[in-house]
Order: sequence, then C-alpha cells, then structure tokens
Amino acid sequence: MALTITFPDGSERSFERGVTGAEIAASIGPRLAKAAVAVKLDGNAIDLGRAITEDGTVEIITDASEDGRHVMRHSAAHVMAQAVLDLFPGSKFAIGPPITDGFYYDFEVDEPFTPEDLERIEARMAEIIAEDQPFEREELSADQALEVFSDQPFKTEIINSVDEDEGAGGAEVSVYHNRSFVDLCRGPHVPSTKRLKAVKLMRSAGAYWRGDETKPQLQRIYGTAWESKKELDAYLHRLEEAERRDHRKLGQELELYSFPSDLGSGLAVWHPKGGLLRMIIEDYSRRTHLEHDYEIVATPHVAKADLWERSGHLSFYKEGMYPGMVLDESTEYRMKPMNCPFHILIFSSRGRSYRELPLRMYELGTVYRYERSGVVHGLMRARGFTQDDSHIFIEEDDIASELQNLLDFTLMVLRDFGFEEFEADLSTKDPDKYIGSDELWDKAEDALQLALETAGLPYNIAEGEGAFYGPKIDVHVRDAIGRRWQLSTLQVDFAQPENFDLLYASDHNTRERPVMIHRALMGSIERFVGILIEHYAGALPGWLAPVQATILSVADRHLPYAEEVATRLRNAGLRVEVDGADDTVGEKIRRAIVQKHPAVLVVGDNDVENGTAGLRPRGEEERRGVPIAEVESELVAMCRPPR
RNA sequence: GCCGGGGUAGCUCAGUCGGUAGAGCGACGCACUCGUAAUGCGUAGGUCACGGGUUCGAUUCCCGUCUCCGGCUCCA
Repeated sequence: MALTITFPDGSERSFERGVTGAEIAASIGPRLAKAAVAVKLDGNAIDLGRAITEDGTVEIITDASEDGRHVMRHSAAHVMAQAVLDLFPGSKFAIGPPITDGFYYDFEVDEPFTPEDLERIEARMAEIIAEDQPFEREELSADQALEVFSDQPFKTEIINSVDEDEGAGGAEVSVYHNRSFVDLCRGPHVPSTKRLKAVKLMRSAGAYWRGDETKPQLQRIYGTAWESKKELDAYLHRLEEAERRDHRKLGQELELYSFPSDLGSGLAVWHPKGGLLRMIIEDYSRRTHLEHDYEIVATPHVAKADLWERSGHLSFYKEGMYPGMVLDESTEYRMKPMNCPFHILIFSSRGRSYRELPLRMYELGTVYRYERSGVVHGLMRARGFTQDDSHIFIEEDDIASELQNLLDFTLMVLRDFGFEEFEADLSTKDPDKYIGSDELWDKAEDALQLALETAGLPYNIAEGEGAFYGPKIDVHVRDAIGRRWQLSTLQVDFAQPENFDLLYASDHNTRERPVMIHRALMGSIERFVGILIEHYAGALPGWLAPVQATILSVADRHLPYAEEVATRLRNAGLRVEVDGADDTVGEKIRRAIVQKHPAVLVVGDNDVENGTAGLRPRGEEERRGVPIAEVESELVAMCRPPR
C-alpha cells in the first residue's frame, strides 16, 4: 500500500506505508540523510525513525536550521539530565526545554552545583554522547507514566496537569529513553546521542519551579548546543563581543558615568563626558519635541501621598515606590515613580477647550522606582532615571490620527540615533482586569493596530498584556549584534482622566472627558545611553561623541599651533581637545583611539609651516598635510547632527 | 526579594593554611622633544567594603549589613 508525500517545493512522491523520515531523507540524497535530525509531517515535528502512515507534507529538518538546533538542544537537555542523575543519584528533575541559543534543565539537588560539578557533568555528557545511545519513543497511559516517575514529584505534577488540560482519564503521554534514562517528553529528538556534535555547559543559577517565586527554588544549568564546533565557537565569540560592549565597562573606560556604592544601588552619577553626552541627547529631545508641537513643562520630584492615592499608584504600584517621608508629623510625601499625575494637574489647573487639544505636555522627568535589589543592572535598570516623557490629552475621535503621528515621530527619533530595525508588541485588553467600555478599548486597539500597519512596522499581538487602564505599543530595536531592546512605549490611558475627573469644553459646549496617551520615545535617557553605548561599542557617531577630535602635537613647540587649530575648530562648533602631554606620538594616538574619538589630528613642523594637519578619522588611514580648511569641513560634515 | 559567586591601590588582578600586603596599567616627578596603537628611570598611593564576634593577634575564620556579578521573578 503506497502513500503520497508532498515536499515543500510542491513535488510529490510515493512511498511504502510506514516509511520513516530517515528513509525519505536517504532517498533524496546522502548529504540530506546525514544532516537530518527530525522531520516535519504536516507542520508537526516528529522523530526521523517514526513510521509515516498517512499521506502528507514532509519537510526534512536539518541540523543547521533553527528547527534542527531546537531538536538538538532538546536532546542535549535530556543528556544533561541523564548525566546529572548519574552523578547525583536521588536528584529530582523538573523541566528542560530548548531556548534561544541553547537549553537548560532544572533540578532539585541537595547542594547547588559548583563550577567543578559542571565540568564533571559535561564530561559525563561527553561519554554518553560517545556511546551513541539511541533515543527511543514510547507512548504510555498517564497511569503508566505516573508509575515510571513515581519518585519524581515534578514529573508527576506535569503528568497530572496534562490530565487536567486534556480531560480526565485516558490521556496518553510520551516518554523518551536512552539506556536507563527516561524522560517525559513530546519530542522529537535526534536519532541518537552521537548526533550532538558541539555541546557546552555555560553556568548554573537558581530558578523557581514554574517561574513562581512562591514555589521551590531549583538549580538550573544552562548549556548550549550547535551543529558543529565551528558554530559553537562562533556563538562563544558573539558572547565575548557582547561582553566587550558592556555599557558598564565602557562607561567606566570612557569616563561617562559610574555607580558609586556610597550612593546606593541603581543610582548613577554622570561624569563630565557623560554629562555632555546626556546634554546632547536631551537637547535633541527637547528641540524635536518643540518642533512637533509639544509644550515643555517641569515638575518636582516629590508629591503628597494623597496625589498617589488618587492616581491609583499607591494601590497598583506601591511596591515599586520609595517609602514615604512624613513631614510636619502628618503629611506624607513620596518620590515620584511616574510623571503623569503632575501633568494631569497642569491640565486641570484651569478649564480646557477642545481648541487646545491635542495638548501635548513634555518633560525630561526624573523618576524613582524601588526596583528589587536583584534586578538592578547598570543604566539598563536603575532606581532613578529620566524619562523623555509626555502625556497627550486628546479628544476620543483623534486617537487614531494622534497615534499615527506619534509612531512616525518615534521612528524618526530612533532612526536619528542609528537604529534601523524595529519590531513592536501590541498589548491588548486583559478580559479579567480592565476599566473603560469595551467599545473604547476596541477603538483604541484598532487605532494602535492601524498606526502600526500604516508605519509598516512588524508587530506581535500580546493578547491580554495591556495595562488595566488601556492598551499599548512597545517598540523594540535591534542593535548592531542583533539583540532586541525595548525602547519606546505608547500607552492609551482611560483611567487617569476618570480618576482626576478631567474635562474639556467641546465645540457644542458640552463637558467631555479627554483620552490620555502616555508615551516615552527613548524610554529613559539612562537606558537609552546604555543601549547606544552597546550598539556602537562605545564608538559613538560624530554628533554624539563628547569629544569629536583630539589634536596631538608632535613636540612641545607645536603646541601653540595645536591650540590655534583647536580654537578654529571650536569656532566651527566642534568639540575638540588638545593632548599636549609629554608622551610619544604613538602613545597619544593610542590614547585617542582607545577613547574612541571620531578623529585624531596630528600637527608637526610641516603642518605649522603649511597650515595643515595629519587627519586620521576613526577606523581609517591617516592622511598627512591636509589643509585646515579641509579638515574643518570634513569634521563638520562628520559630526553633523541628523537634523 | 530568592539562589549561587564576588568586594584587596584610581583600573585589572595576584596573595596571606590567622602574624597589618604585591604586580601591571594609571597618577606624580625627572630625563627625552619625539610624525601615527604603550620611551626610560624614579616616587607616592591600601582602615584588604562596613560593623560585630572568636583569638595573644583577623584582610584571612564566624555572623550581620551594604554593594557588585550571573540567573529567577519583575521592568523604562
């Protein structure tokens, strides 16, 4: 009895009923057979060795594809669990999925793993892999599975929850074994352990069972697996690259900012060069906001607790706020975790007309949030930070047009700073927790979606992830090494206008409730700087670089000329330093390069005589004897802001 | 907050099985006046995170606090 298999290119071939993916791959070619790790039948990944009994579409999953790596990593996780159970008898194992770039497995063990343990486990894994143990699939009833995993409480819990999900009784579960090791698993897996070519354990860390901090803390081991040693090395190299770009390290080396422990966790001080960088970014932000019809406002850092009570922050955000300060033995004050209530007070300071809307208030607002101690991370996650924050008050009918403008503005800003790839998340209503009418929500969600589509921005819908007061768009960028960062956030807010009873007079002289949009484009200046530093690996584009050029004198007698050149360039609006230190030229060049200055100028006897300089733009060869006028125009062009 | 690992000179780190500590770079001084990624010599610099305990003696051992790192959870 034959069956018909369709391939991704649309071609069809017939095979004997019961043919396996491995056989199909072999029939196509020996190289494919060698690279195959699993097969997709009608879109579902299954083992290469599984018999195919129905007509269907078949796609061979090869080891160098994302799907293939997923399968390998999953298999590697099994081998790791097998090794751990061998070396630490009596340990309980929980779950071990593949993840981006690797896999992990969670264990309950008597003692946390040490680095030496990881080495032993890795060595044991190498033995298991060398033994070429086949992965074998078996279908069991839930009862049989409970029997097999009777001494494994986490597995038991998973099996029981499978029952709940799929209706009581008769539920089948699949297990995979290799040698004596059995794990509950849907599969698929590589045919045998020998297919794991390049596996490495990375680190161990605590992790909660089911990600829930009220549940037991397990020990997680992270590993990575690739189709070849070469790919593994490339991955490890990417990690080193990320470490090289670490904004905490570069921030110190480039003298931008630091985190003195005397200040407290999550609080940065900005050194002169960092202060200058901030100023450049903030000036850009203020200027572009003014050009986009925003009104600049300014508000204090503390407010009475009553305000936070009314805004709902003390109900919904209390754990994120610094504790209160009681003044005059009665009135409690709180540091602001957000700027919204202040802007609302400005709105409601007098009667408002529809003619004023949209009313866009903008502030570089510094907020303080009591982040849990374990989450603080350099500038990316601080306890005090400054948002490029705005609250836009609009008529309900203007939501869509305002959001479109806003998204355009957002992308303009991000592009100006050199980001080119964007993705968005659209977070929608949580049906169990929301305020406002369904109609208004639908309208807002549609408007957000339309704005994303008009902007041509790829997006995911995060169903039910919206805040209780409204849906939102988060914009993520990809940096130079492909990492994804969340920057902008655009939130429609129905709750605050209600809480503060905001009203405006409509064109029919009725009192209407405005809708509020809460948005930050860079997110926070701190995080934005951190991401810029990592994106550019510290080598900021000319317009952002705190020092745009260093002028080096070959000998002391060239110093006056160096100063003369510096003055001329400063008059042209450039940020220039003279390095007249008593060091060799090579030493001074090195210093300027390490500091990642966009350009280095060297002046010596010939330059003094001819009114020239040696010009060495970052990453380029040096050109000697360039006339100063030319140096100036070249540097001005190199350092020109995007707008 | 939780689990694990750290905190020694401005930076990167070594070291002390309990007897108050070293290197390289940097800083400073002197010499050199030099043409493209580290010139040579010299000098200074440390309450070994902070507090308590054990001890004849603690930077070292114990406890607590602060802080950092890697994760979990959470987030701009």
